[in-house]
Amino acid sequence: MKPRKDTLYLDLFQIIGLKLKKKADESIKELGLNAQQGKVLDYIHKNQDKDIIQRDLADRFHLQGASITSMLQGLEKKGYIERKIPANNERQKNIYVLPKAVELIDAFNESFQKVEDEIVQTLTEEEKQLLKGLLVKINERL
Amino acid sequence: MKPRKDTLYLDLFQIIGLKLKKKADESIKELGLNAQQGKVLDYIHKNQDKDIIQRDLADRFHLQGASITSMLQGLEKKGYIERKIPANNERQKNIYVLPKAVELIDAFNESFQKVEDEIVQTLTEEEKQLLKGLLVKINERL
DNA sequence: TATTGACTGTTAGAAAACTAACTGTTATAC
DNA sequence: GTATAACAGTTAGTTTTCTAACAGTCAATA
Repeated sequence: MKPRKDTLYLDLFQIIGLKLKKKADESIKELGLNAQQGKVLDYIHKNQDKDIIQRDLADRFHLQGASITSMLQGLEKKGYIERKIPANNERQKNIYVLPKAVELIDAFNESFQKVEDEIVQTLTEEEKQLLKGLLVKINERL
Repeated sequence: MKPRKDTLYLDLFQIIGLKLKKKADESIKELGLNAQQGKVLDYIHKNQDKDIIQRDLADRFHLQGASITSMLQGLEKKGYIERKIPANNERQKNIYVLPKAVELIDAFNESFQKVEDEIVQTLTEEEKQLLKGLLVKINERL
């Protein structure tokens, strides 16, 4: 019997990630956006005072610049954000959430929190801390 | 200070999943397919004797039926698989890998194994076992 | 200071997933 | 035994991501 080449961790991470994405999308679907858009709006809102530019979003969410452009164009068209070229650097665009988005952010977060709870619902406090440590360590090295 | 609503586990799973997907895609790109296609070919190959149908693939990989149709049409056109309607049920299609795919499967698996190793490279044997247990438990409940 | 290179964002076109509506087959229920 | 429901797969059209090529701006240097 030759050494079995399996990819248990890779498969588990892929499947769990996919299930979570679907749950998160489902949970805020009625608000007319998907989970990624919700996360981005929340992030912009939380960092409103830090002059966020598109590059920052691409880094934080591990998306290509072009994907951010397209997503923000959509959010701008729907009236959730505005983009302004700052005076000191005409290459960049600062992003600001508009009131229409602020209204929704609490609802987003509540929905995301429910999904978060589902992940760890069956774990003890000790297991949660262990998992957190392991995930952070893995994420740092990838 | 109001209770902080964060989604640490959700965010970590999303980001790790995304990073792994990119690494896996990158690692088999030169073979002309993406990681999902590689995983599917491997799965069909491993279950060659079990009369796999498209429905099984949709369940295993958490994809919609339509997505499987489209992926398999592509793999069939490229000569990696063939699909045959079984005598006992004309609704279904059994999937078989062709020699052209079998040649590649070992190379796929080696690449995936490298990504797998990256995930757990910094963990002790004890931590690996712990992580495995936690991931399996979480996956079962989602 | 003029050129070159790096940075930020956009466009165009492709890939991979989705949903909804559909065809045809098999199973169930009256 | 026929009508209905459930199932397997396909098609059409949309969304979200990607890559590659590009425009404009800023920084470095020679």
